Amino acid sequence: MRLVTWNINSLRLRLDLLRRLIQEEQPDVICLQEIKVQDSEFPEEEVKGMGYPHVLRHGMKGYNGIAILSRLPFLANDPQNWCDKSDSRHGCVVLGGDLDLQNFYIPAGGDIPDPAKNVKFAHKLQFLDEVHAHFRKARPGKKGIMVGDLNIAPLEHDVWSHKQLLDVVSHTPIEVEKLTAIKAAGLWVDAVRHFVPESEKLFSWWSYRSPDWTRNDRGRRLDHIWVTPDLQKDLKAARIRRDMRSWKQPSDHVAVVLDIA
DNA sequence: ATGGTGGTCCTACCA
Repeated sequence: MRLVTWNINSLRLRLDLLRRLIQEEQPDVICLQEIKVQDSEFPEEEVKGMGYPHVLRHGMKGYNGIAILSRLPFLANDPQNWCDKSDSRHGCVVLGGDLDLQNFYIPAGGDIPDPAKNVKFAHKLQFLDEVHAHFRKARPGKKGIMVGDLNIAPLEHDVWSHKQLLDVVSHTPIEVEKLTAIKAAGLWVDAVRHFVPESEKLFSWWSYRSPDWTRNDRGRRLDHIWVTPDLQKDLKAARIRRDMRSWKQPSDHVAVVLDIA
């Protein structure tokens, strides 16, 4: 099975880029974040025409939103609220009767890394606490894959400069600790780092606010694929489609691809 | 220390 996760930053604006990604990768399952389209406006026919008859979408107007496109049938779980908001940041389906697939768009958290001064950062930290509690309750022993734009670059070489980003939201110790605790509690395996040593720089996002993203390569690895430990033996390959950042009118995130038996 | 770009939707807000 080939699985792709991608923060597409507007599904309707980048339908052609999605089509191109599908042509090149032929994924079985595609998890999207920031689709920025409410369900009534979702391009259902276009997506099904790309070869994905099974679609889960949780959208809202203008912001956020996730979708799961699949060649394989799935059972969709009901959407749930996080932090008492229905802001379309999560979806979960069951593949093949026993494999949970979780698709998250974790809050970015604003600019100031202090929950007392910045409600967006407080929201991000609370969201992480709720994900932790959720998995603690719902997960024991279950087979699963967790993907998404987690908006955190946990490792030193998941950012272009560990030292310079310690006070920058996405790489601050408090959020990295919370994400690491979620990962440890579920014994999750980072499927991409399974294939790429931690000493190697690896990014999935580059800011739009740079005239040339290739010049200094100031990226961060915000997009992740984790699997439960029983699936580790089935991991075949994983890679980040860095080249997509050079596509015309790109998303600021690129796709992460996993092959798993 | 600052401002840089791009998305939605029409006035800011979010990334």
